[in-house]
Amino acid sequence: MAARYQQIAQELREAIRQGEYAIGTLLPSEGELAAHYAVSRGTVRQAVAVLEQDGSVAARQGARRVVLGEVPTHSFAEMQSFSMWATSRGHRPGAKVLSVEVGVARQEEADRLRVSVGDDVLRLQRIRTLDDEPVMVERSFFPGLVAEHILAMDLTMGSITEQLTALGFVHAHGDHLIDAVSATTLEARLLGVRRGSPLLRQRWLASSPTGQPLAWSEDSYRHDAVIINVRNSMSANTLARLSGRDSTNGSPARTQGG
Amino acid sequence: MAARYQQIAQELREAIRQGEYAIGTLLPSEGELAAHYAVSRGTVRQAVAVLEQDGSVAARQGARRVVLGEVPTHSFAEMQSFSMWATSRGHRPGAKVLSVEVGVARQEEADRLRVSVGDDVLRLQRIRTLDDEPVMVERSFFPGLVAEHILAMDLTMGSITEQLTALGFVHAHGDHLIDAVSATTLEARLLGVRRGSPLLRQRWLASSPTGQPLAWSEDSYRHDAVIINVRNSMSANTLARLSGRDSTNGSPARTQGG
DNA sequence: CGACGTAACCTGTCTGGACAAGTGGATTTA
DNA sequence: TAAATCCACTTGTCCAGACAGGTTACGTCG
Repeated sequence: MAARYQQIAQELREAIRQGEYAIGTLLPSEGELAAHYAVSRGTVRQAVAVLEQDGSVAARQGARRVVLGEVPTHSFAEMQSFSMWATSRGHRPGAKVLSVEVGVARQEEADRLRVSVGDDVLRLQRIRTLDDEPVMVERSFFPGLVAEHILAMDLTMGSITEQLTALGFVHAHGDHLIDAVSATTLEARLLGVRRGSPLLRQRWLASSPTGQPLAWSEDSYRHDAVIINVRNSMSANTLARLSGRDSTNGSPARTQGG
Repeated sequence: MAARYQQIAQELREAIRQGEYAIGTLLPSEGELAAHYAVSRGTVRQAVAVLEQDGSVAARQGARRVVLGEVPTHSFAEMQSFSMWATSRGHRPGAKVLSVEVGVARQEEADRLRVSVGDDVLRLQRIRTLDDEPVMVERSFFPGLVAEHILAMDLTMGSITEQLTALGFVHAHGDHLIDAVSATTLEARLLGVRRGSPLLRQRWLASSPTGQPLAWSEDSYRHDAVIINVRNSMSANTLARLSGRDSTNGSPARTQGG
């Protein structure tokens, strides 16, 4: 069973979604909510902190919280997994494998996956489809730790992320680099767009709860296929703008070396 | 003076940055930190919660926190303001005004800025430069609330965001839509790239602490100028992938209407 | 040597209380 | 009328304690 504060957060979310607390209006005070749910003020604060982090309500010292609006509930898992996202949106995800190979880690791969140069690395290239239409070219890299498990999977369907989770390799953290690139001749052909057409590229590193890198992927989307949404605030900002010139190789923000 | 937990969070950040707590190693327990800083365990938890939210440390119940790495300290203000970002990165920001006009809000503008159709809206188009080199085309829209203040500013330098903040219009929340688009003939000429060249487009809505929209902007960057970085985790996810087809007009995620 | 179970340790959750600090409305004052 | 003051209310911060639940290391048993 979820914690009490999570239940309360969920109930408040529902209330906002159903217009019980209209946008722009004030939430009840912590004291009132505490009395209503029969919990202490601390528990109420934990609950509303969740909504604040989501960007669903705004808080100012001294004043009651303001309802900002309903926010798309997009779980972490849905963001990390193309398949889960597509399914939850009512689309039918698919994949076509272009190549799979196990090789020794080159410097760049070793840096990103935090393994040693020469260690085993699994490289996978796929086309991802939405309702049988190609929308993304995926180049993924996995450390030896999970390589054998992935080789045993059916890579044409289902989510690698989901299957890894079932095996105990939980994706807990993500670090994303987002930019725009031109479609190469190959990418253009695979996606059915013109060469040089803009692609939204999302390069991301997924890590386990202990920070162990589990996957590095370079996903290039047809520009008309996806839009990425990020919310931030003064009290919760995980969004940064990196200079393309300073780091043309686009090394992840997180420090990797020892 | 900042709160005690913020001081402690800052000290821990520094310690991680200086390698005192190496990446992959364990942070001291809450009890040890509480004793070291002579505060209660609750205060320590507030401090480390800041680092967890930043993605700098990972937490699991029962186990000590793991140091994930140093994270780029990019304040919310730096993300919202091109000028502040450029300056903090050691570049010289600039702007060239293409057009300024006050008009009546059209449906789309009214929706985004949450004003009524027909209300005053300020429209501003600028080229933004980095060390005198054009990197971004900016189309901004402001509600009447702040229009007169902006008209009184020197728009060729300095940050509108910063000047609005000085006037009491604090940017507290941001909602960003990120995608890739082709440079139009005009954009290509302004940015010195070929027509059809990929641009990284960031459309964002800035709101006050009470949720009042203060600005809507469509920023199109040369694809080699910037990379956007986002971190998320199971416990803190503000990142979502929207389908380009379902919402071709790219309406913001946050519910806007009443 | 490996599997299992236990115990110490650690984080997650919740309580109740206290005071600081900011907000907003009502009242008073110039 | 307009500005300053006051006051009730609300959120922010911090404390001390308690228990639940998960992890880790160690020692025992097969």
